[in-house]
Amino acid sequence: MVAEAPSVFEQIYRVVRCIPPGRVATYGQVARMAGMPRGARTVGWAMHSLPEGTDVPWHRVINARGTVHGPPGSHGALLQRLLLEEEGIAFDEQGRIDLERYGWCGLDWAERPGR
DNA sequence: CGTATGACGAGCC
DNA sequence: AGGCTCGCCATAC
Repeated sequence: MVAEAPSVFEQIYRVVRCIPPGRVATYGQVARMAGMPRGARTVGWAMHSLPEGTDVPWHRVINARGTVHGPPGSHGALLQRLLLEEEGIAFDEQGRIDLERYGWCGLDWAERPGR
């Protein structure tokens, strides 16, 4: 085919879409799977560029601290927390997620030849 | 082509 | 313990 758009955005979206429900991944983790071990910022930029009706579970993408972007009370932050709680993700008193528990287990997604 | 930005990460003070 | 700066990568202007 010809519609081959090697945009990192699409690559990132693809990875995010692979995040199973009830699981969360960090920007660095997604970036790493997308082929950019240091492109965490790029992932954030990709999420920022996401449209509203996107099929990308952006809410499952959080920072390495297990927190969401922006100050608590923001529309996006609140929505993200709501969506995650609905998937079974538990938030800490400080609004943090236990990456050790909910962190995405997608270990070999970056090296999986059949995926 | 060069500069500035951005929903990050890790290190340093 | 908390806050700030630098580094990295890609996009937008």
